[in-house]
Amino acid sequence: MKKEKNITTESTILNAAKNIFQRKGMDGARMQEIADEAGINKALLHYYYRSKQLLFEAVFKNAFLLLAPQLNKILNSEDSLNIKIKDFTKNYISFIIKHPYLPNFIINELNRSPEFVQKLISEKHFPNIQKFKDQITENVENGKILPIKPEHLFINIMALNIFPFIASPLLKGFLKVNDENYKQLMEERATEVSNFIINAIKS
Amino acid sequence: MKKEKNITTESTILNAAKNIFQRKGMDGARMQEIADEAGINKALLHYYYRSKQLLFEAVFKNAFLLLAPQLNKILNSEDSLNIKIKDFTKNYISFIIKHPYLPNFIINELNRSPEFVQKLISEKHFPNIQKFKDQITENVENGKILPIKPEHLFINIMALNIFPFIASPLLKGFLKVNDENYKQLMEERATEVSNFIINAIKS
DNA sequence: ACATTTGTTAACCATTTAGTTAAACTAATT
DNA sequence: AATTAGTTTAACTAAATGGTTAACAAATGT
Repeated sequence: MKKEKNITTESTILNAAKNIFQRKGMDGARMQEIADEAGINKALLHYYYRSKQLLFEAVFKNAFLLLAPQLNKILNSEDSLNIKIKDFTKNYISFIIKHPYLPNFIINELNRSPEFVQKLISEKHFPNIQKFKDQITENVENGKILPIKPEHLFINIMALNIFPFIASPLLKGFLKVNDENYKQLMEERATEVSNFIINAIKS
Repeated sequence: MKKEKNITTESTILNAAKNIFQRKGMDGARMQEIADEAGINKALLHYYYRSKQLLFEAVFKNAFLLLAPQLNKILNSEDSLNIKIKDFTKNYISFIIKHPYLPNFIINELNRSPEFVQKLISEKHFPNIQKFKDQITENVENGKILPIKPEHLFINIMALNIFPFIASPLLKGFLKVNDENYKQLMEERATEVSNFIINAIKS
């Protein structure tokens, strides 16, 4: 048995599927296109992953599990709130620049089938934000930051970091900037966003 | 000719198409499903709109032109920056609560075909943010707000307002809240977000 | 009244698509 | 060399899908 070749083909397929699914979504992707991208026969996709749905789920979980530890690591660290916000912003933006299709893919497919979130929550790597929430509450009680519900601050951090990547075609249109200039704006945001947030909650 | 009936059928179709396209996207939508939703024969869709692509574009432009004036009205008003931020946040969030699928639909389809933005820009109702940018520059120069590039402030305002609606399934999962509680959070944000922004730029 | 234009439908068509099958191939095992 | 388990392919199938056609119905102009 060629165990090694087995793994290579399987991961070649997964990688090709990732490229196609993340660019075109579940509905827009074609099994034939994924096979072409992987340089193999369409029947092999089914041999390894049975159906489009299962292949899609493999890609989706893979993508999500790439993103989740990024969140977890920072949210559950022992650092101060300010450091966390700075670290998160810096790491997240440089992470997404490497995986530009990822946030839109995840958000979009979760909108298509919101019940899928339930499956994800039960995975052991699903981000837990309890510690982060406690930390915010504590900072508010000590008067270190202005009163704000932890939920809102969390949403704001996510929004400021993720949205510009999801909405890039729209924002490029509004701002009348080209790809090059937009990319530069995104790089500026690695520090810009954390300053903005820290200012907003500074008491 | 039954001009009235004509218009009714045409708009019935457009409305049905809106419902289906905004929930399922271009690729996920089926012409038969749209016909069923409109309560008419599938051939009628083609009679009025020729092809799926043209029907989709009609829906898309319609959706966009519903949203654009909201932006324009506020961005080009004579109010102070603070008032603008407050107005925009309040109006926008209540607008989106009425049209929950709209932002995700627009952003998603623009990601699917980013070149479509060019077509939109040439439409006369496309939002122009020049005046808003000038206003920010002026406020920075007068020392009324902290130094910030107009582009970043604009992106931040959009992000904080729009993102929570686009990413709601994901955020509900992270925050472990149900639909009811999430809706309440969104209502709080009508004031929460503008306070946050104003604090962030206050000098 | 009746001819013409406009609106609507059922049946149909060509193509695309996910999935299947059976046979060929490969490489390790006996 | 024969067997066997696993891998890969070409050809096929059934269902779905966007779009068309031809016939029928309703409104309108003359």
